[in-house]
Amino acid sequence: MQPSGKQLSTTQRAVHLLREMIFRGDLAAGSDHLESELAVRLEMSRTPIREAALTLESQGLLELRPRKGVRILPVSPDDMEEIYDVLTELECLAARRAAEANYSRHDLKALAAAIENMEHALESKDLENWAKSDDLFHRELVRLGQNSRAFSVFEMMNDQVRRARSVTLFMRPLPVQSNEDHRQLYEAIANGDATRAVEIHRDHRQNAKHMMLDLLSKHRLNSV
Amino acid sequence: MQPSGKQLSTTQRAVHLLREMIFRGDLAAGSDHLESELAVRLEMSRTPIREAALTLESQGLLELRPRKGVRILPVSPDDMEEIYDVLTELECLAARRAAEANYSRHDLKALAAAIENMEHALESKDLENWAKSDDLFHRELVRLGQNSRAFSVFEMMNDQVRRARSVTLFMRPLPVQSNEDHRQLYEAIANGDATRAVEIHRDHRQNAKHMMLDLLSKHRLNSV
DNA sequence: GCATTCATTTGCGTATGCATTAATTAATGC
DNA sequence: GCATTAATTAATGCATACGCAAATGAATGC
Repeated sequence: MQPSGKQLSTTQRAVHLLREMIFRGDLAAGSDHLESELAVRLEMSRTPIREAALTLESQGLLELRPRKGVRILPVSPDDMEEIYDVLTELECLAARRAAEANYSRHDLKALAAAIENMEHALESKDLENWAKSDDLFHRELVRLGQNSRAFSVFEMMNDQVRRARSVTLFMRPLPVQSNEDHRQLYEAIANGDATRAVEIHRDHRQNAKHMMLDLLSKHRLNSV
Repeated sequence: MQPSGKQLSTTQRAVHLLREMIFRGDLAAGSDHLESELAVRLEMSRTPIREAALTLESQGLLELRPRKGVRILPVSPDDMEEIYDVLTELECLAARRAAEANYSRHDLKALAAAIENMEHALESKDLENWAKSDDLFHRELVRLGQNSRAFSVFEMMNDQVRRARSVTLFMRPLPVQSNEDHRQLYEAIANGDATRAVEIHRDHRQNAKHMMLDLLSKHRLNSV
């Protein structure tokens, strides 16, 4: 993700590895794992495992429970609603600030590129790639908002819904409206229309939330 | 803060102690401290210090820099602006949700009590107590928003401005408008008027931000 | 006198060890 | 046969140990 010519510490590797194991469902939501067991699995001592677990705990991905090991936190529909609500606010803040920032089209080219990719992916019905570009679009939007704290909270929350989104990706209708929304948001930002940018994006996000909650409820997924 | 009949672990104590030392300026903003030095000071081994530092790092209060020790993060005016912007969004979300929640006056009594305390404190020009009640009001507001994630991010950000607020408390004019705003917000919430609640509170928060930034700039405080 | 290289120190990252205490199982009494 | 309590196990929380790499200072060459 980052260029990183630097070589990571064992603890940092543990953080990365654990994250991946969580996202790919290798460590299932709701499952418990002893520190020592994870240490064996990742071929390192308990110390970096513990430090990594502490970090991931403060990011809301897992929980350290004395004598029970680390518990991978399941995300319930209620959790999902909380997360989407926070994401909505932070992204709307970013949209407003981005619109106010008088960015040139050149500054916005990463945003535009993400939109293009989404459109291509949609044409070829390549949902995986669509999702990846969608993610990139949102991340780029928040980056343009120029608020590093909002950005890092955004990333935390985004991580927590990643699993849910990948599970529901193939249950939902083709995201044509989504692409349309993004294009409109892009225009609003490019035109410096902050009010409209927020308006569009808030709707967009709330729709995404309801879509997700409907899917979860329809498919009886009460935790992912 | 919490009732806590439970007895804390050494690591938890370290977190508490370090927080307090930071807030009371005992560990100055921008200063560096070796892990071993802090271990001696708090009369524990490096391990709990390290774990606590990791936790506080992920909460944005300090930074672990290899060979340089832990650095207490100074908060610049730009940081302050970021933080206030995030707080504004999260509190406004809470205000909206609280207004939509159809709370009874009884449910809102903690909020009302905080307002009363602020008014009494203001009459007797007891700024310390006013600040404490103000803090309580905001915390209670966010709690009423019923979003645990928003709440915990709120607390993190709130921690980071605490020092700045205590420094500027005696530089600012008497917060009469502030009290008025709070009362209006209370009424909007009690009446279930979400739109108005957000409107009032957004203004309130943006005013607070500008007040703070003006004070910092006027007094040449470019980090606290 | 300045720079460059080598030696020394020192703080951190990680591993390991140990005591505490929760959980589990065995044992005893009724 | 059930419940209550004692004994055992085992995982954590914390302390300690150690090697490495960065920073500091000494020494040598120019």
